[in-house]
Amino acid sequence: VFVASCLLDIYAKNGALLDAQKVFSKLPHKNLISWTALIAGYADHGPGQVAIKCLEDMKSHGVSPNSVTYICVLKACSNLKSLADGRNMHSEIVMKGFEEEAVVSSSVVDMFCKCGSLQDAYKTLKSLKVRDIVSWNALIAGYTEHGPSQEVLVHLEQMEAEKISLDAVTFVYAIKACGNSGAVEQGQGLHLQIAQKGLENDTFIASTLVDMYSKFGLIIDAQYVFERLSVRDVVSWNAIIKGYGMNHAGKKAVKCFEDMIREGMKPDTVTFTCILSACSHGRLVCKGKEIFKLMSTVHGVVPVLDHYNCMIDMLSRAGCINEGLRFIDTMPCSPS
RNA sequence: AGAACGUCGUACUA
Repeated sequence: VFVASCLLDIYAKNGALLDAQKVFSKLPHKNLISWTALIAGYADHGPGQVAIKCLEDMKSHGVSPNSVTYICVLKACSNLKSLADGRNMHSEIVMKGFEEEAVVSSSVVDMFCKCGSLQDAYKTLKSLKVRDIVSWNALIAGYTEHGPSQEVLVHLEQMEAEKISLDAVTFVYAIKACGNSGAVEQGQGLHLQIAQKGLENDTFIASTLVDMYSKFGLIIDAQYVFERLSVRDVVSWNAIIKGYGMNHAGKKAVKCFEDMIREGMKPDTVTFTCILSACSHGRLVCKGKEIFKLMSTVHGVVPVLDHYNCMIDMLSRAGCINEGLRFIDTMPCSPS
């Protein structure tokens, strides 16, 4: 039975839902753990409706869901963006008293944000007896993605008023919101706080700062953050390459790309959209064509629609209409 | 007893 449970979990985690379902149906005694593992599989890999259906089946088989089960079903509601299902789950959770648990309440807040209802998310958060940092971060994430960016800064103040110290996740969202809304002064203020807390070297924060400064047009500051970063991953490189491209520094973008390769960093599909777009905006047609060729041959990255669009854009900007048309003929997918 | 669980960064996500 343990072996079957583990197997079920492995299948569910990998999205092999048919296999998971098969193992599950052969279990002689389906308990809380096996039901939840199955639901987790459907929540992560879809279809989410099945996860919700499983919860009903589970209850009708006389097995009571616990907080973990509800967290998984909430994730399914998020993926479905189904506010109606989410609200139903929330009422059930409140009725059963699971909302007292921070892991559950933060998941509820996150679910409401992902279903597009910042109001429900905020109302839930405010009604909680204990608001932990994760619940706040989930709300701020929601406002960063869907809401007015000024609200993000208002919520930061509320957090500080509640004496919750901002963590790396909070800062990532806050500076992202500043970048999206052009809030230069607030962004600089947050950067100062980040430096004071010694979080400047956090890879996630640094990449977001690079992106924020690039969006402000302050490429010098973006470069400063990038250069001081001791451990750079592919996202930090992509962010600075994109930054140069956005700020009319195509040649620097190319140089940066070449540095990246020289340092042994493996470029990914995003790297190539950034660098090809930089070549396009900087009229670096030869370089762009060269990089496009190396992309699949040397770096093993399969070009997708975005890359082709960059190339067509680049060729047509340079006036090479015929070459652009010929290029379209070589595309495996249809152009947009 | 053990096995299931929450908020993050760079494209696209219209």
